[in-house]
Amino acid sequence: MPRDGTITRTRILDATLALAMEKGLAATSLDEIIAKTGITKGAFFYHFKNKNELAITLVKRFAEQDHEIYKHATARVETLSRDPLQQVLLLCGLGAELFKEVPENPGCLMASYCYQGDLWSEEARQVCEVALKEWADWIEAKLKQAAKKTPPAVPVDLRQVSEMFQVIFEGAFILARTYNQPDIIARQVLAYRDLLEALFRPAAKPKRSR
Amino acid sequence: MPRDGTITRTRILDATLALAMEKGLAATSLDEIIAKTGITKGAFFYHFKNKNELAITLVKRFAEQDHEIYKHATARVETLSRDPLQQVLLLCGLGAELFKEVPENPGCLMASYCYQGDLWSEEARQVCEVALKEWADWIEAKLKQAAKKTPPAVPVDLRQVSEMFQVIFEGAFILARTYNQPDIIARQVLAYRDLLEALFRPAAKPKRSR
DNA sequence: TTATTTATACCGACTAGTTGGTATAACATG
DNA sequence: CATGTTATACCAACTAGTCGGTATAAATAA
Repeated sequence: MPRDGTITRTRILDATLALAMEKGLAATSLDEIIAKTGITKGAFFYHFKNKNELAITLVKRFAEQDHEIYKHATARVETLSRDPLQQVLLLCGLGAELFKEVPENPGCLMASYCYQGDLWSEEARQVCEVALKEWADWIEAKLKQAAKKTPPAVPVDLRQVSEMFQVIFEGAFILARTYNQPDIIARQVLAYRDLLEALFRPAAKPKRSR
Repeated sequence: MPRDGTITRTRILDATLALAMEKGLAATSLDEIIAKTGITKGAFFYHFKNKNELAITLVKRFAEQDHEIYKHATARVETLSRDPLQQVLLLCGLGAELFKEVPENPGCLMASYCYQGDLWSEEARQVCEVALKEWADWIEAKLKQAAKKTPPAVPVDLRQVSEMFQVIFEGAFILARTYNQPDIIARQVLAYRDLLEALFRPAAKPKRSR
C-alpha cells in the first residue's frame, strides 16, 4: 500500500472549504485549490473526477458535520433541562456560544451554494434540505410540547417559528459580512431566544378568569 | 444627440441582475450578459469599463431601488396607523405581501455578492451596509417608542430585534431556495411579526400592582 | 531474504476552449 | 461633420480537464 490518500483528500476538501467561504466556489479555480492544498493537477483529478464532484462531496461533508453538531447539541440540552421550552432556549444559548469566539470567516456553505447556480444542483439542494430540516423538526416538536403547557401569547405558526432558527443563522451570516461584525451572529440568536421566551410568557390575566 | 444609450445601459443591468440572481455574477461571463442583452462586446465596454464597474453599478442601483421601497413603505404605514408598534407590524405585513405573488427567483443581490469575494469590494460592502441600516434604524426608533408605552415582556436588545427584520429576509431567501418553497419568505416575515406582537403584549399582572 | 508484481497515490506538461479586455472601424443623428 | 453608440476582429491569460509516466509500499514468489 502506498501512503494514505485520505489525508490528501481531506486537505483538498479543507482548502476548498476555506476558499469557498471566502470567495465562492464558482469563482475559485482548480489551480487555486491545488496551490492551496500543495498538490498538483494530477493528484487532484485522481481524487475527484471533476470540479462538480468536489462540490458535492464538500457539501455532503459539511452536512455531515452539521449533523454531528445537531446530535451533540440536542443531546446536551436534553440533559441540561427536562422542560422542552428551556431546552430550545438552551439550544439558542449554545448556538450563540459557538459563534462567540468566532471562526475566521463565518458563513454557511449551503447559502454560498444556493446563490451560485452552477453548484446548486438538485442533489446538492436535497443534501442541504435534509440537513436543515432535522433542526426545525426537533425544535418544532419541543415548541409544540411547550405550547401544551403554556399557550403562546399570540397565535403563531410554530413550524415557521422553528424554521426561523436557521433563518436567523443564515440571515445573520449575511449581515455579519455586510456590517463586518461577526458578533452579530451570536447577538441575533440570543435575540431570537428572547423573542421565544416572550412568546411563551404566561398570558396576562384578563379581568377575571373562569 | 445620437440615439439614447441609457436604454442599452438599462438593458445590460437588467440582464445582469437576472443572471446574477440565478447563477451568481462571478460565475456569469460577459458573453452571457452580452448575449442576453442582445448586444456586442463593443457596446458593452462602451458603457462599462470592466466587469467590476458593472458589478458596483448594479449593486448601487439595487440599493437605490431598495431605498425607494423603504421610503414608500414607511410612509405608507405611517399614514395607516399612528401607533409605532402597529406601524412596524404593518410594515411586516407589507413585506410579506410583496413576496406573496413571488418574483421569478427571489433573492438578494447583496447576499449573493457577499459570498463571492471577487465582488465583495469595500465599496460594495458600504453600499449594502447603508441600504440595510436605514431599515433597522427606522424600526428601532419605532420599537423604542413602543417600549415606552408597553415595556417588552422580556428584556431584549431592541437594536438586534430591529436588525432581525432583514436577517429574516436574508435567511428566508436562502431557505426558500433550499426548500424550493418561495412562499417561505412571506411566512417567515409574518412569524417575525407575530413574535414582535408577543413581545409587546401587556405583561401578566403580578399578584397585585402598586 | 530478496526480487517481482500489483495497486494506489501522485506528478507536471499539455490541450481545447473560455475568459475579460482591446483596437479599430462603421454607423447614426443632431 | 462631430459626437455618441455599436459592431467586428482579435489577444493574452486563464480555465477545467487529459494523459503518459513515476513513486511508494504491501503482497507474492523465488
